[in-house]
Amino acid sequence: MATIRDVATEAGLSTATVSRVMNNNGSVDVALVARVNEAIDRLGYRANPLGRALRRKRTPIWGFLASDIEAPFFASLLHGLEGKALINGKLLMLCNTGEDLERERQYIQTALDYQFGGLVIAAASMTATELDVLQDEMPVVLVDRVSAAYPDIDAVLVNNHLGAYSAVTHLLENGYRRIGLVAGPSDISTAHERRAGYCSALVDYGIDVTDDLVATGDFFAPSGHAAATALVTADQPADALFVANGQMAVGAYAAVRDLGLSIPDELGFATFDDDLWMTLVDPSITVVRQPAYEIGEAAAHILLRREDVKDPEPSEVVRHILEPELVVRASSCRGLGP
Amino acid sequence: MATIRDVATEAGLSTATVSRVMNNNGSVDVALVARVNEAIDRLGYRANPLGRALRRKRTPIWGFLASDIEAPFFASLLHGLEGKALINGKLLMLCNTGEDLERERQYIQTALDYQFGGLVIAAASMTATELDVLQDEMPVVLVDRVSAAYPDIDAVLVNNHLGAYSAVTHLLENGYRRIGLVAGPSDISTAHERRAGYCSALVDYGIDVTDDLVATGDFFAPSGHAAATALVTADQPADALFVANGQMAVGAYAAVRDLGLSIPDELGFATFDDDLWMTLVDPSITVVRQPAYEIGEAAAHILLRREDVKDPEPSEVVRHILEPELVVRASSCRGLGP
DNA sequence: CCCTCCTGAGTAATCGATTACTCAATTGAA
DNA sequence: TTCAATTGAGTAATCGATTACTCAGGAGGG
Repeated sequence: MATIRDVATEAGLSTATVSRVMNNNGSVDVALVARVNEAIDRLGYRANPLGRALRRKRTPIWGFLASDIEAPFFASLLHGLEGKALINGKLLMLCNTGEDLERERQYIQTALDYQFGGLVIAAASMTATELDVLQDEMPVVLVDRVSAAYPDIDAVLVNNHLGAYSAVTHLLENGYRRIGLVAGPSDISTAHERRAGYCSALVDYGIDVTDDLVATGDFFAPSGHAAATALVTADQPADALFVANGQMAVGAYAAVRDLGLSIPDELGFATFDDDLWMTLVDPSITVVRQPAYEIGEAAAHILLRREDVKDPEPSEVVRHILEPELVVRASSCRGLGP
Repeated sequence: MATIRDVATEAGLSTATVSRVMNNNGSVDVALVARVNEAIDRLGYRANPLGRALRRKRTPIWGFLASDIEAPFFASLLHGLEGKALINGKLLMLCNTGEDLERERQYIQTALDYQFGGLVIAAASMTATELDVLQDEMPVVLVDRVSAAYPDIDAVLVNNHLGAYSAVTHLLENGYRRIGLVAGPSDISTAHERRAGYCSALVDYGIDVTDDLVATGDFFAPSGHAAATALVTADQPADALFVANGQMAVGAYAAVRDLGLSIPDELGFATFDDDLWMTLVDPSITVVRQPAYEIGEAAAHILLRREDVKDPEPSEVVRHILEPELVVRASSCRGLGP
């Protein structure tokens, strides 16, 4: 591998000049720029990113910390992020935490060790102080989840309240009255907001919110199965289900099918998160679609901005909130089913 | 951030000694080992991986090059790989190529620039010489796909021939006779082998293979839709479909549903790759399940082994072949449907 | 014409670790 | 007791880039 020294020798110049040319830094005579570039081409030289990073105290790598990369939502978000990262010469380091706090801490330490150029976090179970320390070292963007504990960190979010509100309102308008909620862990902001949206919709429709129509899961499929089963087999069963995320919807849907209930006639069904299978099953499933890809892109955008401004005093905190979209399908429309 | 120099000062020793202690290298007096470790603890010192990598000419990062990280197969493979990587102190760099050759080359260049510790490739569209160059620099493992063009690179594969053979035989045993194949791109080894397995099964059953029962797609969903439509609307339509991968199965299944054909009575259906939705639809879908997670683990295992042996003469090439599993569900069993 | 300022380029320090080389002290053999 | 071998630790070179500092030479003002 050719080094910058080889290039300097080849061009008959010093390494300083070569470096200046490569980084478009300082002022170099046009003729010399050409000479350097020719030498670079001749040798097929590529700068060693490790040497560069050591000196600059910054790696052009972004970390993406997610709780479950196999979930379509995160996979899609990742996709959006990767596209923008690549265009801007960044690499993406995948950090799958599986909701494991220890692993999360480990990855954050890694981000610090390697002096990452930025970090996108979708698994914010850490404390405010930890995040503050982190943010002193590199740009950080929270996506999907956030907490009131750290209001001074950029975030890209979805209007979860509205999403849940519109889905539940839609169910109400289609005649369902005892709408059960398969909720997520209350300490995760998204779950909390979706629950709030569910409650608002009921209240606005003049219906009392009762605890026995809410069952809490953990955002993974098995818990969705258990929660749905509980809600539809209760003494006073739900006549519709709203599920707080796509993974739990898999379990919930299987539960309903196992119990032999027919959707949408006997039970209305809607969920957060769109996924391919939801159009393949019969009836197809009404969903609140999140713009996951766009969230990834927006996060990338923020990182790039933060990188540019070396502003010592932090500019205004960015809170980018995207709108979810209610996609009405057959599972929530009585009379449209088979 | 504390550096190794700070630790040396704190312990009243030289950086060389500190380094030796950290790497368990050379021989250091027990008392001094303790002193160094205490100093490290006191300062909360963590070695800078960039400095280390620069000197060692090796980064503890593995790259994972896949064509489509959103496909459940790769997501699961990634998961298995990540687990083993993390345990062994490696980081995983995600390289999503989307079957784009330019992007693939770009990522390989990156792996070389950063002097990755290993590379797992599931998108081998490159030439033999490119791979050979790459392999001189770091351990490389091919997963899922391989080509006769480079027989001297380690690989973890699935017995695609057997998988297809058993699925098609199963369809034959259930009375289907005109089995259509939704095939993948013939230049991808997996697609080729699955097609061969399909043919073998027919031949062994005494049935002629005819080209009009084979439609070729590109391993993505839309092409599955088109291919399936063609096969079941032909003059002499297929009475069963075997789909060569899970993504195309999504499209194929939707096509069949759109055409109003009933599975399994009017049409048998089976596919490579298992996925959640395949148990959620009615009837559930018969699949050839690949041990994706285990492939990831096996690939990690090979990288670790190659890293240990600094053997100049390459030890035997590893060809790890895992067995797929036929999971029989309702879509392929006439008379078991609703 | 001389002095100052500016431009363009080189020299060498630096980032943080590893390790070849060196050397003093200790061990063991003769 | 003496000399060679071994052990344990330090000094300094090195990995490959960036950049503070330095300096020569030319432009422009007085």
